[in-house]
Amino acid sequence: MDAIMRDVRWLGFDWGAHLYHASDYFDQLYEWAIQLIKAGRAYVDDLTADEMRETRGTLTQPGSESPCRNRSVEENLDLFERMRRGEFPDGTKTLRAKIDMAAGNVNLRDPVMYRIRKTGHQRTGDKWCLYPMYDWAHGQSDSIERVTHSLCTLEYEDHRPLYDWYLDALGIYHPRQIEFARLNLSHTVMSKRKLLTLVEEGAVSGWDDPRMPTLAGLRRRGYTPESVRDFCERVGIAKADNLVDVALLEHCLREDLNKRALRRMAVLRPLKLVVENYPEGQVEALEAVNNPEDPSAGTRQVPFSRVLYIEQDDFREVPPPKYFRLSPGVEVRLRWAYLVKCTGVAKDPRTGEITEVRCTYDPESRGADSRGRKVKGTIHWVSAAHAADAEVRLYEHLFSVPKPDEAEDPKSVLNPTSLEVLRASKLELSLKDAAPESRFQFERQGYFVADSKNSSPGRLVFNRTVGLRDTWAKIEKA
RNA sequence: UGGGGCGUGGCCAAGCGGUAAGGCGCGGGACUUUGGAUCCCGUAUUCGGGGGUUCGAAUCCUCCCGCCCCAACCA
Repeated sequence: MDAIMRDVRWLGFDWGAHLYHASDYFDQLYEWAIQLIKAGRAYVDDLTADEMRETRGTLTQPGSESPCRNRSVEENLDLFERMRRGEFPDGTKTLRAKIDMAAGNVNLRDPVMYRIRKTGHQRTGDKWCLYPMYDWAHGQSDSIERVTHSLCTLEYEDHRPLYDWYLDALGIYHPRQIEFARLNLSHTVMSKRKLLTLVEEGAVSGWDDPRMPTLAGLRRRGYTPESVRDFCERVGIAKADNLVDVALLEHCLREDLNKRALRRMAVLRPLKLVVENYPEGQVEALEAVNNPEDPSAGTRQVPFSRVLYIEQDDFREVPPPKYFRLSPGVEVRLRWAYLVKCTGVAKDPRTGEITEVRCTYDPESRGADSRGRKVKGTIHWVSAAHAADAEVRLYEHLFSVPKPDEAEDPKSVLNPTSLEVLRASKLELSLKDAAPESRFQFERQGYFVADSKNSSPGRLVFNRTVGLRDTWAKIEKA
């Protein structure tokens, strides 16, 4: 209950003084039950659960009436009172509405209103050993609360006739129940049962794992409540079964974060870059814009020096067609800094692995493109001597297919790369004291959030909320 | 003839008798010190299918097809 309230608040809603519990109405419900008994519209039944199932009939055959169905009002009143006093064991008696055992709608075949449960209740303690069924509590609670429209999902359409029947039989204020389709998201599962399985089998770390479609999961992943609300508004609400593409959720997220997230430079998979003609030991502070979408976000200083880290993906010894990043002989812009031209690489003599890239810079090219020289690419970097170390968790969709619900075995379509952990990332120094849950855009890569549970200024852990749109990835694939 | 509901482009979704909104996605272009953002342009002769009514139908009638939900002393 606390978790629900916390999540609802996070989403941006507040019920004010209107926090209601059906248990607040137990006394009223009990009195109404007596009213129905007196009206000959409810009776105490001795049938066991099994017997009740057997006499309910099937979807195509009517059920049969219980032998207890025609007890006198006096006997029913007496029995019901004794049920309340705890004279009978669990499961031995129920109170049923007398409706129609031959109804096409199974919910109307004398539904159970009360069953005996000698257990305590989180709010009413041990006051009751009789508890109302959902259908018997729902409409009446709405009525007490003077709800005008009671919204719920499609499964309850079959329950509406019962909802209406109780209200009419009691002759009380009659709210209107309206059903809508639930929202289904692609590349994940939404049912509580299936999510529980993921948690229990260890496919995820818990209900708040950043890959879970729960509010707690979305929050930990770095989603903003505003983007979730915007998403819901755009999806709309209707009665047709649906499967909304998770790409729409991600679009809403990017749109929101693009306006608000401060930009930072972070090298996820570091590759050393040595600027050969930059003076050894020299350090200069370069000005960088915090958010080009929001001038009021201001600027910051980032340290530049001779040895830097760049992204492994931003260098290719043999560049493929349309590759705009660094490669031997090619010049690129170091974001917020200088134009730099690759002069060669150093390799591990044994493995042949590239250990560092070398280049020269043009001292006149600082900041703006002063010489009018056009360069194809701009890459991000971090000064090696001024970097903050961090663990970065790269998340993707939990399932690799749009409809895991349709898979024979959901486990077989789990995305094996839904989480990749990078333990040696290098971040711009200004990220050193990032507070848990603070969000940033790591330029050219995506939006990231400092993990709420595992990150601290001393040991940074960032979760990738969502990547930036990646046109290059599409070109490279083609 | 158990009962209830739904079918509009790849995914959502307006429209409810006057001649198919919008968003996402996708394709193309402009611009760009994020291959980001932004900005243009394109993307259903047709509304599950057949008949019918009408000057005119996605919208009305009718038959058919398909999909979803219901037989807890769960919610």
